[in-house]
Amino acid sequence: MTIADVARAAGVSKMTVSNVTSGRVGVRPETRARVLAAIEHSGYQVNPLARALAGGRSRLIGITVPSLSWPYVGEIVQGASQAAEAAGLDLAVFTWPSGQPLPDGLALLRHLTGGLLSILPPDLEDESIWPRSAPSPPQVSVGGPGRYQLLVDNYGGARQAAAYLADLGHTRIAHIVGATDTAPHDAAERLRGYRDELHSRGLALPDAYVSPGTYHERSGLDAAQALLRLPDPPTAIFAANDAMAVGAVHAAQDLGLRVPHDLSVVGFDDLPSARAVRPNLTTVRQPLRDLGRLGVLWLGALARGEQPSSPHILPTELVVRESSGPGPSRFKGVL
Amino acid sequence: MTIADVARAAGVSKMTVSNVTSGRVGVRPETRARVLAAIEHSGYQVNPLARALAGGRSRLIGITVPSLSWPYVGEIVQGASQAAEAAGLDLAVFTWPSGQPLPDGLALLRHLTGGLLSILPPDLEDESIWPRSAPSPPQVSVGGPGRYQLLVDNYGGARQAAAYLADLGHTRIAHIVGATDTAPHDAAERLRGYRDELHSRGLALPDAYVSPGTYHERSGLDAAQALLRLPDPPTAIFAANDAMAVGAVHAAQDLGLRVPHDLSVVGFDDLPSARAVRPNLTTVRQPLRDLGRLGVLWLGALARGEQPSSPHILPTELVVRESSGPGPSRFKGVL
DNA sequence: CGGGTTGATTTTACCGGTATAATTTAGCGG
DNA sequence: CCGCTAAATTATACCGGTAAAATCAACCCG
Repeated sequence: MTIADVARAAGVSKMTVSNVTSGRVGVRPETRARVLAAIEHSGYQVNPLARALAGGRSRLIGITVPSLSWPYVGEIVQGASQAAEAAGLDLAVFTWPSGQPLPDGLALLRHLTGGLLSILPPDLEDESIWPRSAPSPPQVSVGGPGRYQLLVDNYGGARQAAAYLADLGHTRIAHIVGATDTAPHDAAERLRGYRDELHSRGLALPDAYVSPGTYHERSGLDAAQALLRLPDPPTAIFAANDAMAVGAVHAAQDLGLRVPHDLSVVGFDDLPSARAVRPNLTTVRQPLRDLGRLGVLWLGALARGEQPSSPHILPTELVVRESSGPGPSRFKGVL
Repeated sequence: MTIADVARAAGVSKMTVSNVTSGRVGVRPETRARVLAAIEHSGYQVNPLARALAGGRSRLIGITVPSLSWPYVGEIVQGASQAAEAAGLDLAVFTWPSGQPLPDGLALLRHLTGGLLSILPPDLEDESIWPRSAPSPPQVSVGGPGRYQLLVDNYGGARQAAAYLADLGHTRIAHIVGATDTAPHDAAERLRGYRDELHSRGLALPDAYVSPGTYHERSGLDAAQALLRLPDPPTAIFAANDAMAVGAVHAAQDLGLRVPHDLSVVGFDDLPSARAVRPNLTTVRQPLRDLGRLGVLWLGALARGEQPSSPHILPTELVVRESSGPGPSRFKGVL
């Protein structure tokens, strides 16, 4: 079933059929009806491959993600998905594990000229990964390097968290750092924000209060356990993501501490699970769905020849729930 | 940069370049080297679109999923992803919300003849959704209808769970049913397994013990709350998935009950989060990654002309952790 | 009633590859 | 050194569409 078959059946030229299927104007209603009937009757469907090859464009956009079992990523994709649907675009998701070479599937995307949205890309600039002089569809990078980048205010968010805990009266605030391999930028910025905020308030910051993690729940548990066994343990822990914050809560509970009474815990992300956990997690909300949504919008703008101002940094928002409370010093003052 | 440019630069015909890039034999090493040099020098990359259009095949396979923020789905995709990589295939993920019409992106896939793996497809057979007489790439369905289906033994898994709880001495075992819209088959089968097992043991099964849910944590919480407030509350709850089981645990804790001492809870899925929750969840493990892996393997087999025996039903496995314990009747017997 | 428009439709060429058949080249025995 | 065969290479056609230019028809007006 090709366009030629339909044309023959309808008694018109291929081009007229093409004009009908592409919704172009300048086809007599009567002719259009005949073509439509022939299409209906034959069950014909345009071949998007041929269309993209000949037409030089396509309604398919690609999105690359480091992993799909990371809920964080799912949220972004969900946002992108909705925006794509609203814009009448199709979204194909490709996993591109960080550090890996470019999968061949991406070669397809590069020729499918709808555009490419990369979540935490290994490195969009690195020529050893992404061959140079390749035809480049519009590309937008989320949380990584690139010509057009969409970022979250990790630094500001971390300061918000630290400031919030300090305002509650906590003076011994520890931090569990995120993974420095998969998303080096984010982890480093959150650490910097935390450091700067404590510093600006003249709070002590022993080296032992900065504990490395991997973004996984287990690493948060281990790190918190070590922190809480310190001779001078923290009364609040700011974890670089929600999963590690949950781990920290569990570590505290294992040691017989109550959250938030004995230990305040603040996370980062505000994934849906932050609300499905006991106690509900106080956390720094990242606008993940907006990230995906904006990415698709930018792709659309780029296709129209517009140039979004890059980088664009989205603000975070502190969401106070049940895992955080007044610090011990504040209590003492009240009593 | 097209194949013609490379051919000109290397002083050979397009066809020779094609033979080199496709790894076909019958090219003199010396010629091959010259072509390779020209490719290297120009940064040429084959256009997979043109190749698929002309050659009638492709190494790209598609996978459709109802949603990407469902962790359940992420696991399957992860499995498929690994298998695809191992097989040298590229995997593109398309979201196809249940009940929705077929996204255009799938039209692309249908012409990119690598094959299609559908997770919980709305209905692969329904012609109003998936137009008939379309060129059909090999299609495998996971957990849904279709010519080649890969299923999990939901019925058996539910019986395992119910049997386990009964063996522990529980006699009042309730069930929180899964969503009947998104994955009607799974929810119904789990309910049936639960029913049959209790029945075969002559255990009472009041209507009130079967409570509807939506697979979300919140619905599990609500359902469990209602169950526990019954005049004759259950001592064990089998939830149709892990999220609702977590909700049930929370409901119990809210009412001052201890899990597993006062209430045993068993889930279904064994997602990574089942281990990151307190108490660790006893649950029926679904081989989700295997499902994805097998799906890709089947696609490969179909491409080679082999015919996997369908449907194939994968067994489940009961994973006992901390959320379940002996029933009260057993205790009484011992005392 | 002929020339100028406008609108609908078709013709021709091409997108960037591959299949197949035809052609050239190389190798070999006699 | 010739004829024959196998290997390497190339010419041609085609995959299924679209772009742009060309054609055709109908209409308007002086």
